[in-house]
Amino acid sequence: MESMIRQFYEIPGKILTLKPGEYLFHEGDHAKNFFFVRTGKIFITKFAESGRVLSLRLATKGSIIGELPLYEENPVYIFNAVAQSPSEVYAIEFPTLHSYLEKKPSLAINLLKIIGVHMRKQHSKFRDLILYGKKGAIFSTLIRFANSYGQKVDDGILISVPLTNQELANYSSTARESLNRIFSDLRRQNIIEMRDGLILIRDIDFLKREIQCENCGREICNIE
Amino acid sequence: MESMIRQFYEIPGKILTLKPGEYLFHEGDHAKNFFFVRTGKIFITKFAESGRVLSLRLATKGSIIGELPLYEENPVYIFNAVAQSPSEVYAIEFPTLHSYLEKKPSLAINLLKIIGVHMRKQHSKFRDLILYGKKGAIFSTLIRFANSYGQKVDDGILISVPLTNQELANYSSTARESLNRIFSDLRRQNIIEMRDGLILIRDIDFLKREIQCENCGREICNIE
DNA sequence: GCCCGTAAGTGAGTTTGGTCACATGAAGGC
DNA sequence: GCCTTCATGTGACCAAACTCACTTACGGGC
Repeated sequence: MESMIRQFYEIPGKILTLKPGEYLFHEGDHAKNFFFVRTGKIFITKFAESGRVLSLRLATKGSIIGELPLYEENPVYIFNAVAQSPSEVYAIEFPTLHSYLEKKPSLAINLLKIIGVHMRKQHSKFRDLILYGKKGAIFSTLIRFANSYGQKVDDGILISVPLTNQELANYSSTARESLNRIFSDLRRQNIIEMRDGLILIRDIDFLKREIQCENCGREICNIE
Repeated sequence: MESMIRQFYEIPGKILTLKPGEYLFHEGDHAKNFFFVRTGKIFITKFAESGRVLSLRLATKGSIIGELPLYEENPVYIFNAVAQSPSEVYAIEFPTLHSYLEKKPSLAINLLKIIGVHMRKQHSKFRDLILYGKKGAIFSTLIRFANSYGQKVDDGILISVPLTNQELANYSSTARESLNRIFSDLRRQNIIEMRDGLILIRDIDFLKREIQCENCGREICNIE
């Protein structure tokens, strides 16, 4: 994956820096650029009319962002991208990328590979959210965060990103209160525990069992 | 779109014919081929442990199938593909496709375009199913079928594919009975009507209004 | 230390949607 | 025609999840 991405940094582009809370783009904006995250973390979200927020990804080093409108006739972003922490992204303009893709077949093939992985991730998330109810959605979100941002400690896996219950609920398309109640249960059963404002997963296998985890691997089952 | 696909028929492959109900592949099968539908219609589905079925697409002429495992190290299909009507597909083996993609940059770019459209479709379906409840899921399914297989008649749009309530429920991740009740309502309100076993949509704008349709266009908002 | 704002926790009531059970209806085979 | 089969339609009940309202806990700023 690393080597595939390195190739893209040879394409001329700009480095943008973002402060926490700053938007890279909003849904509906005219889309000009394709981005690679260099450092930091970026939330990808979508708003519903009702005011609800659906969170889709937490992109980090090596993630691509804004690839969807690449070959659209009237390119528009369909998500929001907002920095969670101080971040740097590499922005390549679509026309520039187009011309490089035409010149270098290996670049186009790498992009195909990256987008393919990306699609499989979306499908697995889709499956978890649609097929196994709210518990499926919440447990799957926890497992994905553990795969992406989990640090092994002696009594479990510590998710190194500070997340509010509301944010986690947005990833699971659940009400905050529902998530909160499920968390209370998990704490009572000693499956999870809060430590310094972070989530410590003490028994990830319990979560996996409950949602018939297909064990699709860290490359797919993540939140990036 | 048409011209993009024509290029792929120059790649050596095999034509396969399928009878209604015959499987092109099952989820979990080792994946060898990438397919284009030449004629007929093919259901793309996924099974949940509980016995529930989630239907994702009804592919038709010009649709690609089985593109997800293209560059996987251990390629496996993650869906089922089963013929709804007598069908012909063009099968290209992954290694063959790989070598042609490497040789012809324009081919890789066309594939990128096709897959990009494909991803946007998935996202819009995701949105409809997650964000607007069961009514959102069902109305969106109707609109998509109308866009893909609808024929304008003087008093509405006739969906030319015979579909049982159970099949429609599978597309909407709903219980058959729930779909049935919502259909009864729609019939009472004169929004839809059954005609010769097919669905006639008399007021598609009602459906669009109810789910805050983004009017993303026929190219995206379809079921193919 | 004390506010104040934000997040977390929780109970009560309501809505939504799923399950079960069964009746009705339509189509094909013999 | 009549039987069988499969789809549709509908009521009753139950479970899941959302909403509303409120309390409690935590952390930073002054």
